[in-house]
Amino acid sequence: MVTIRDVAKESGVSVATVSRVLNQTGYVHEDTRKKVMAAVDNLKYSPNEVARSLYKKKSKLIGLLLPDITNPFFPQLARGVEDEMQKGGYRLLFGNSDENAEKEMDYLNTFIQNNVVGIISATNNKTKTNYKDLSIPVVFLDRTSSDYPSVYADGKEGGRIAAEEIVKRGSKRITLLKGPAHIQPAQDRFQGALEALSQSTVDFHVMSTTSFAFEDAEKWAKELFATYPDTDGVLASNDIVATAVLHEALRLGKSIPEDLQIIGFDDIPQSSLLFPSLSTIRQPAYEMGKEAATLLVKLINKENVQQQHIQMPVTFIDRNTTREVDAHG
Amino acid sequence: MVTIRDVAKESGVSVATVSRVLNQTGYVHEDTRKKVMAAVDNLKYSPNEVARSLYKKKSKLIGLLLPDITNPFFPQLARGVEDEMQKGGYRLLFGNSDENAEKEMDYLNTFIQNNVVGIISATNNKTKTNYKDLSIPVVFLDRTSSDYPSVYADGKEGGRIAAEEIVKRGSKRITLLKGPAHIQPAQDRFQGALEALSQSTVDFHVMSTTSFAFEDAEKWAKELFATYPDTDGVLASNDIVATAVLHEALRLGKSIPEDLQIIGFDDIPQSSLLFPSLSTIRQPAYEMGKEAATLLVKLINKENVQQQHIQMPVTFIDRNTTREVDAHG
DNA sequence: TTGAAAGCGCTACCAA
DNA sequence: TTGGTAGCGCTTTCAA
Repeated sequence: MVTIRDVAKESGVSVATVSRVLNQTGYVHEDTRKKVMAAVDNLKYSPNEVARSLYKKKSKLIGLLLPDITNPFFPQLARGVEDEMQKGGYRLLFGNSDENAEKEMDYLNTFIQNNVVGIISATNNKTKTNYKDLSIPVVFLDRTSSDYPSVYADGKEGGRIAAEEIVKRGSKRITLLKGPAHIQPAQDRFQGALEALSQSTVDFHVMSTTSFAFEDAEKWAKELFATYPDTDGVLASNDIVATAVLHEALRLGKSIPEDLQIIGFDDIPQSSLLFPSLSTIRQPAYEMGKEAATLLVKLINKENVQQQHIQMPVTFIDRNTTREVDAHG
Repeated sequence: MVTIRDVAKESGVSVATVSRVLNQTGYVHEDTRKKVMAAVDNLKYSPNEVARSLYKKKSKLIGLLLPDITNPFFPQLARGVEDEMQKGGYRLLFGNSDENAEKEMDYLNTFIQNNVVGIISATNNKTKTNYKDLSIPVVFLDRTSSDYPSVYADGKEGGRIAAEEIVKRGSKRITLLKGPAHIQPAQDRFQGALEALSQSTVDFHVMSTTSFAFEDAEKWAKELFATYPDTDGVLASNDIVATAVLHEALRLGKSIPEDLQIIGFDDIPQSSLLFPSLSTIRQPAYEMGKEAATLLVKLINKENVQQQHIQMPVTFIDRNTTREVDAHG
């Protein structure tokens, strides 16, 4: 390992001087600057971030906490965060919490122990207490919060749009799937859809689901059609559930979208590759990740941020699990 | 921030003693141990990993380098790595390289600068030179290497199985999709399938593709059916490409699997949710991640590892894009 | 414009 | 069984 002392020796100056040229701080003569840089190149020196971090009490590390990267919505978020953070030279300390409070606390702890300068969290634990006495900025992602800066999509509006679109397109007996109670964005969608549906003249019923996992999704789907065989429109709590519903409907021989319309939520990448391709409410996941990163960096730099709560727009993606708008609608 | 000095003061002993109880090293009287632990609880002290890392020249950090977490195969790998690493108290410094040599080097550098004790890399860059003069263990994942420890699935065997299965099930004019040239696992699959097909009596043609991206996949699919409209069996280079092929085939009104059989590769989670669900060659991604992590931890601990190259088994998942085995086969 | 030296929080050696 | 202290690699006063 080559240290700053080696560079100092090689270039015949003190470590203090080397440090000055590396950090571009304080005066240093152009000639000695060149000597030092030459030595740096020579020895292929690169500074030990750990030592830096120890002295300055701040690193170039960001903690990123996700519920589960295995859920297809999150890789996009993560990528947005990473790509933006990369620009500022920040690196990611990464963990999945599985929405488990203990794991969450564990990760938070090690983030702190490793001197991260900021945290982005996309978990949905009720107990925000973990974040209470953190001395570094935290941005919540895919989650609203009045107490903390946050970046999230307009779930309520998304739910409303989904409901309106499916009604406009002629579904009369709609099933509204209510996502897990502890996932706040899922509840927002639900509320939005519920309001819109209530104001419409169609029949609808609500079915609760308790997870977003692949394995469970197919189970809900079967249950749905067993319980409500004549439903002609499903508002799913996300694209995974929508996919499972679509799959099951096709298995039962239903024509999509003629017999049954389906609208998902999220617009995960594979939704467009389904057949028929899935109509859905798009959340701009990648951009949300970027926004969260941008916001966090500003907070880290103690810049004045006017907008601590960034709501991202949501759009209806009209693919092939929905019909044309009903002219008589 | 509460430091070891605070704990020492609070418990009326020296920092050396506190360190000893924290690390369970050297003698310490039970009574003083209790006093110290009480102080630790009291002050909610947790050791500064950065200081530790600086002194010991080793951290509890692992570098994980992936091509692109947005590709649905990788979240599984990442999760396997994380879950296994968690057990040993290791945390992940995480980055996506996009198979870009510069990004890869960048990440490798910062991994080193942050004192990671080991690296898991799933990138497919030819230039392994980056890894040459690393003084810490590296495990390659989803990639073979004679020079370095590695964990990978038996791609060649997978390709062979896929070819044999599609032939056994009666396809006569098979299209073999050849994945990107620089992705070695893709080439292994291709070679395996090519061999098996060559030894069979069916017609087949090869079509090259140059990426695994969602956006490109649909393009290949269209091109495939434009060029070979009468193909009755497709061996795709992975499940994403297979999904696009399936999508396009259905769009063209083909019956699956009657008119056309399709076999993918990877068995990404959403493959079972397609309709018809996708027959594919399964790589045990999660387990591969775990294996890689286990191997790396052994290497870090300088345990004697007999097996530095771990080849994972691959299995045919018989779903609904393939027919029954042809009795006249 | 430069260098000496203190000190970031911790571990481990040596002495008591 | 305990404590003093050097030192990990770096940055930043302070003095020269």
